[in-house]
Amino acid sequence: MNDASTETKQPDNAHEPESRPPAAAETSSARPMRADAARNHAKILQAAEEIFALDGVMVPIDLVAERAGVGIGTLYRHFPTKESLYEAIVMTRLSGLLATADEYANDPDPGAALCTFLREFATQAADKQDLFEALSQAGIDFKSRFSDQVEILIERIDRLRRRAVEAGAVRADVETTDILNLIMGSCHAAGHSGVDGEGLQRLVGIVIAGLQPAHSN
Amino acid sequence: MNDASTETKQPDNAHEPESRPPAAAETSSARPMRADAARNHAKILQAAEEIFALDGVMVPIDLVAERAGVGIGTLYRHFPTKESLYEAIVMTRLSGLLATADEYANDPDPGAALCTFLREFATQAADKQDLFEALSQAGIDFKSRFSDQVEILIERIDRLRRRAVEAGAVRADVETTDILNLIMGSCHAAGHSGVDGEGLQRLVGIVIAGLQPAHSN
DNA sequence: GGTTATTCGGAACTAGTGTTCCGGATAACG
DNA sequence: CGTTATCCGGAACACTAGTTCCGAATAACC
Repeated sequence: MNDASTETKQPDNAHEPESRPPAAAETSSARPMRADAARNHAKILQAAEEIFALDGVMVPIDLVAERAGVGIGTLYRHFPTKESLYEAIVMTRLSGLLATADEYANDPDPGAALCTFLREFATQAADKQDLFEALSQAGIDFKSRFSDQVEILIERIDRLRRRAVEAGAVRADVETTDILNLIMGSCHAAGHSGVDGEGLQRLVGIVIAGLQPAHSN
Repeated sequence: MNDASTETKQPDNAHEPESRPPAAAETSSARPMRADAARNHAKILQAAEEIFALDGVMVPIDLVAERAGVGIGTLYRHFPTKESLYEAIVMTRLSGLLATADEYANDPDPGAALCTFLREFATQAADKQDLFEALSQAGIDFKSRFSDQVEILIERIDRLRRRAVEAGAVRADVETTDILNLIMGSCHAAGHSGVDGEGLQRLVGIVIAGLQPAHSN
């Protein structure tokens, strides 16, 4: 892996051939975008999020522009490639996941904390599953491009896991990536077989049960 | 379009827009295909199976033809659409899965039988996961098209599960589809995060642990 | 060996989608 | 209000992948 210990928050990326969207929507330090540009940036982002969650990620990018009420040219001005649009949304969602993880970081009951977190993680991940799929199957190579965010997230989850292990609530011989794979896999399977939220929670419940240490002592 | 005007060959199967491959590869009773046709049919099937397992299912169909050593026209003669090629392979693999299920149907130890079956199921499913995905995400609507085969398979697995439940080796409050979803989800996750066979078995192990009845809780 | 129906092969066609380009519109600024 | 840099919009382009078509090749049959 790569050591991202120094840079945690604002990834300055100006070394890639494909460039980032010009600036953040409104929070710009140097030269803000024009008012309509900022507005459209936000509209595109929201439309994409909605339409991806609704119709999947294979939708032609034209529909995103249409739903946002802008032209295709405008969309490409803000996100020079479809992939970059994915990236932006994934970043948003990863942040949401990270916030959830932090929420339970210091819970007095580590076992319940991990359990509750995983359930909420599944709920959130179920909606955006299609995004991850689209990325990885488009050859975007998820882990290398979002390695910073993902590693941070994994580290937070690992902390939840370790605390739960220390509390004796979780087996010590499972890795964090195992847990992630199981949860993500459940989300995927649920999404592809028409399972509702309740069914998904049942799956997660089984996984959680499998994480508990054997009671034989 | 696909009418029999230019081709008055097989008037028997004309009830579906998508038609079955003209006849089985070699097992024909009335009028077999020409020798080279049968040979190519088999070659295409094998090439597709290999290339799908190797490069995923998004590979252009031309590569399948190339690998099989036949022209594109030949491929389309045997499988009038890409979807029909998928179908043929999925059918093959479903049969394999079914055979595996039957293998453990009457095992003296129902708990171990289910456990072993699930592990083997995962091993087999991991390779063909991409096929199922391609089908469902291409809108092929897996369960309706292969409903017969799938239902039989589910029923066999359900039998394994029920025997295991009766033997007290598995919780009674999980459904067969839950188990399937968990196993398939594990395969998916494993395939997408570079997990090897050993890692997959670890995931399956956790799932199996989650299926066991709670000891005290 | 000659005839014929069947199959082969790949060039050409079609459709859909990501991306570029540039004239026209408009916000920002004096 | 006029000027200008910036942005908008969608038509046009390019590329990919699935499918069709028909002359060439060849297995099957006499």
